Amino acid sequence: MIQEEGHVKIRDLSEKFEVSEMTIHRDLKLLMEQGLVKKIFGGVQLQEVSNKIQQKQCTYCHKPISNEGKLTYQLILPANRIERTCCAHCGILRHKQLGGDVLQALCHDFMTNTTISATTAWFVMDTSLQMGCCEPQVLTFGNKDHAEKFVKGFEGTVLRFEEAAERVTEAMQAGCCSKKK
Amino acid sequence: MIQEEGHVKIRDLSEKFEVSEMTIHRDLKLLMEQGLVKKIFGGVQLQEVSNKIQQKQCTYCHKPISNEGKLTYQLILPANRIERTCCAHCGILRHKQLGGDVLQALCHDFMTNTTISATTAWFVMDTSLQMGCCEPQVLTFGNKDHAEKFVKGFEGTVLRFEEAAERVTEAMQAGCCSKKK
DNA sequence: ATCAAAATATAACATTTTATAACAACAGTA
DNA sequence: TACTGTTGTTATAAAATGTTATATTTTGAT
Repeated sequence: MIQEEGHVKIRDLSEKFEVSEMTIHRDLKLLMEQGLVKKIFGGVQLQEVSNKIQQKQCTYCHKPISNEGKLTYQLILPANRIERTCCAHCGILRHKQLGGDVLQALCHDFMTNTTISATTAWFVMDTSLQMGCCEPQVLTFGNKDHAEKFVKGFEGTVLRFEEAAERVTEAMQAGCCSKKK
Repeated sequence: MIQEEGHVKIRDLSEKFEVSEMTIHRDLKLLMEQGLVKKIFGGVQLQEVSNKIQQKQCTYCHKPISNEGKLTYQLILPANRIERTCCAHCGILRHKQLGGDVLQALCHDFMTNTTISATTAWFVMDTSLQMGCCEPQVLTFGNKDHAEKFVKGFEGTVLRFEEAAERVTEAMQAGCCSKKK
């Protein structure tokens, strides 16, 4: 309904689903927290991207994101939503969390700062160069050649998206009290 | 109404939306604060576009946009909104995302820096000349001839808007777990 | 140019609509 | 039975809208 009309009243939803308005409010709150819709006084509407807002915090670890943002990772989602993480580490984790909802993922070539697609990028882990963002650190490269030359000097392993994702997930689940399933 | 007429009376808006004039005044105040309209005694009119606004970040990938801006792509939207991306790569993606909302799209001829319409431009991809903005790189040309001569020297493929859009979208979705249908 | 009358705008307050919080009722489950 | 989670109900808070009184601007006559 929201997608079709762009804007719907709480009362209409309440009548449509034959539940109380309170229930609609509660359910919409969840959608809102996911960033799918926006509640305005008197109804709900589709969340739209503002073209100038800048998300200042990492969606995943909530660390402030630097302006420069060479390490950042961005997820383009349905309904014009965009999420931004501090680095590929958090980006990959969030990407996996969202799964099929991700329409596109952007990151930057570590050497040239060129914007590239994350799913086709090359990832370097376990390198000696520490950028000090998140652990385990993941660097992104637009082409394999650059990544390999980088590794020649700074050590590390060159991986594809899926491999890097697996490694990061694994590393994050190791240890003690990590993780409910 | 304001966009169509250029100037509208408070009373007309009040009757149109069946609310009191006071409410119209209050709502217009908000639009005025956003700089979209200008209230004059006896009505509202469209606010002249500020001629020097400048968006400093790419709407799509959020990379800073250089002043030079030869690669930039601009989308003219309803209500005098303008979006700006770092290069044709992000421009095309954003353009597709907004769909019918785009009134006009501007880019620049790669050789002469002339401003041209994106929908009638010629696009060159897969060329050997790397500008280092986004991948896959897309260069824009005002006429087919230039584009073809360019390709003769620097390799690549000459495409129309729709073809380029398709290619970019495809390239960005490639890879792993991309995409639900 | 000056002034009064008309039109329009603003401010303060009253009313209505909508949202939130706290609690009670209910169903399902171990 | 005790626990959990969902839904509905009520009271209260917040926001939006309408009403009235007052101020400001425009108009037009002198």
